[in-house]
Amino acid sequence: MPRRSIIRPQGTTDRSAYFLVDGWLASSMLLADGERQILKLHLPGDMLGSTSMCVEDAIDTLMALTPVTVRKVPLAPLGQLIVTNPRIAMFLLLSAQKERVALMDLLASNSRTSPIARLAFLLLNLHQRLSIVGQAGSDELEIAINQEQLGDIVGLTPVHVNRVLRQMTNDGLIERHRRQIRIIDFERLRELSKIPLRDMSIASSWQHIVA
Amino acid sequence: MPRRSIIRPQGTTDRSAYFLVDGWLASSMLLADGERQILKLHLPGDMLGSTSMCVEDAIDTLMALTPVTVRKVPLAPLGQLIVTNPRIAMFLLLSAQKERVALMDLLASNSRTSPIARLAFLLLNLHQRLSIVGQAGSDELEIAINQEQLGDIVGLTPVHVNRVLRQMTNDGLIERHRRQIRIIDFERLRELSKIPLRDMSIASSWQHIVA
DNA sequence: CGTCTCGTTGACGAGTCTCAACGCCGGTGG
DNA sequence: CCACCGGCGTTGAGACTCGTCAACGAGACG
Repeated sequence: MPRRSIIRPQGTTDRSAYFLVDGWLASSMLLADGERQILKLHLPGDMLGSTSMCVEDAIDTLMALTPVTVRKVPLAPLGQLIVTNPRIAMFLLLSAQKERVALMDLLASNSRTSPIARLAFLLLNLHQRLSIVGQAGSDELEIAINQEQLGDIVGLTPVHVNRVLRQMTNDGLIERHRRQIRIIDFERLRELSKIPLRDMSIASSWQHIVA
Repeated sequence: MPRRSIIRPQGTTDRSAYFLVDGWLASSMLLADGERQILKLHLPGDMLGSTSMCVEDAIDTLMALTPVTVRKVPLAPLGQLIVTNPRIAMFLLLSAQKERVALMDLLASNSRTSPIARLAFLLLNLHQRLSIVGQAGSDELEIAINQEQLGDIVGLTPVHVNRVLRQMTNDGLIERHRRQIRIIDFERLRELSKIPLRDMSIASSWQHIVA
């Protein structure tokens, strides 16, 4: 599906889950006053939209940020799988818990830290996740979204995102060339970010179940 | 356990879950610079701490806001239950998804709305949840926490929480008497809050499985 | 070459934080 | 029974951050 296409708008009764094969995709929420909050940036390999299985209408809007390929996982068969296959049930439960942790980190970052700390956290976090799927160099990453969308993640206006990014380049933390970002000073970025990077691989206690 | 006692600090290897029988309890995160974010206010009947099952060390701190009674659910037996009992697996998965939705709402509220909108959302949300457990009147609720802790939820300083609450009383939205709050104008509060209240009962599609 | 998206910059003002002080109230110890 | 004390709510003054508004430039694309 092309860039900017809506895979599923919020409020519909389609509560299927989706598997993101390739491309970037945002899960976002449109507020009553027209503000938008991006809840999660999804990268290839992510499972999407499963939150809405607990309510009657879909909670979040799924929008393609780049051209994407997704695979739909309808609700009913998913339910069957969970009930009949304990491994899959455990895997889904662990995935949901990981997403909760990611949301908790973003909530804390956006609610209690300065703009520069929020962007530092976002950059480090994205670099870590992109590395895992082999889409980032050791110190480089390509951000597939514009500064307005960055603002929709960290809770800032696009103008201010721009100012903070500029400050980060001026301070020698990063280099930018269009949407290509090179991280110069990991050390100082980690100090700026008030949230630790976490190891989200499957905890060893559960290896024997889902393996 | 008495007020202010730490049921479980973040960073420890105790990743048990807990069941809150009575009292109020906060799940919070301490940031690198000493700031605190309350991730969730837990009321009687809530399941706590299960997020940390997906990592090696506990992510959040569980602290009693009032005297509480909790029941510990050790990790290993919980894992056994999930694998052997599909109903429980599905129930836990749905619970985790509900918590994700709650986090998404709070994230959007804190990141993209004004202080008064955040507090309006918090009050309506708390009133809804307290009503469910029979601890709120039709238009009254008792907040068991102080204004500093309110600030730790909505991402404001205690001073500013106070000013906004004062404004809400002056505007005839609420009445306050110590920590007792009477909601005068639900209609306007709902307009102020940019996040809808959600029906979090078990979606009908799953009734036949977990019932 | 024209248009559109997006990044960039400046000026200005509202909103929020910080710092500080004070008062109320309930609990505690003399 | 009373004086003190600590926690908490309240208020004011001032600084500074961040949002708003506006304009311009660079690059992509048809």
